[in-house]
Amino acid sequence: MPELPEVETIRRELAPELARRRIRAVRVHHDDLILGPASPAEFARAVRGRVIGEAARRAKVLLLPLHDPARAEAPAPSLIRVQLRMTGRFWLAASPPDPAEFRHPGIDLALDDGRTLYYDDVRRLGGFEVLRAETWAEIERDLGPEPLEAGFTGARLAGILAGRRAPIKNVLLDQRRVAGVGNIYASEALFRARIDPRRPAGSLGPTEVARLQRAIRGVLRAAIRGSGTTVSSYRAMNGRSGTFQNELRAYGREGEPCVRCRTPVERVVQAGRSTYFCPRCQPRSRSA
DNA sequence: CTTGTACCCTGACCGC
DNA sequence: TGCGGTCAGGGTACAA
Repeated sequence: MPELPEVETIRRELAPELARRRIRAVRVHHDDLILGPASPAEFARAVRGRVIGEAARRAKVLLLPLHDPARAEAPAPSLIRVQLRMTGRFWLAASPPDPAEFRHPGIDLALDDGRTLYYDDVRRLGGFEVLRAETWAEIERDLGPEPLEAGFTGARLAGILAGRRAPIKNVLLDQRRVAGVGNIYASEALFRARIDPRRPAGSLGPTEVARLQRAIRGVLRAAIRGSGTTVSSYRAMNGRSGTFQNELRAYGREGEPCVRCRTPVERVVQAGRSTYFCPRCQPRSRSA
């Protein structure tokens, strides 16, 4: 899926368009896009007629609060949790997108302003789920801190990493530890912090943890500024590409010279995913 | 608790 | 042109 910056990009574009819009009709093209215990019919019933509130994001999840139109000011009793996973995309318009671009219709939410929010997902790993607000609150508690919020300090990260023997890259990918970092930005943050991704998380010294905390925030902020990274399927709203792929320093650059020292970038597999790093700038031993 | 593996699904790409 | 293998911004279920 898109990682934190990509989901945040989509949220920012979607929020002003969806706020106060009523959902008039729901069409589900593939039943497996409705996640969770509700059937597609139950999903449609729970969502139809509801008014969407301010779109939010937690980790890589997009949240659409649903108000009862009769008392729209009350806290939203339920919400739609959207997981884009690897290939989820949105299109918002009065008419369907070009089928040549948007080849895999998934879920359509027709709105009361005449437009429809189209969700497309090639691999159908993502989808929508309707949840009671309390149920989401329980799930949410198991997620790690938001790296761009004030609580994500060096000390907080140090506490998360302390005593962990798993490689630092794996820990960064674990949503229970830090929420929203995925495979691209884990590699990028470790490159910026000059830390070998294979190091045991608990072996990082205080200076390294401080560098990593700043690197994570820095790379996520820069990626949001660039509307995300489009390396293959990710698109922002209505098919737009991000630009941060032009600023990647490690991810996807196997064999290319390191931007700092010209040593060829290496690729290894960790937790079943590719990790890219510079063997010279990111030494195996602890650095100051 | 932790870690690793299989799996969900389709499409793009590479070597033969 | 076809075929098989590998890989892809993710997460979950299950086994050890």
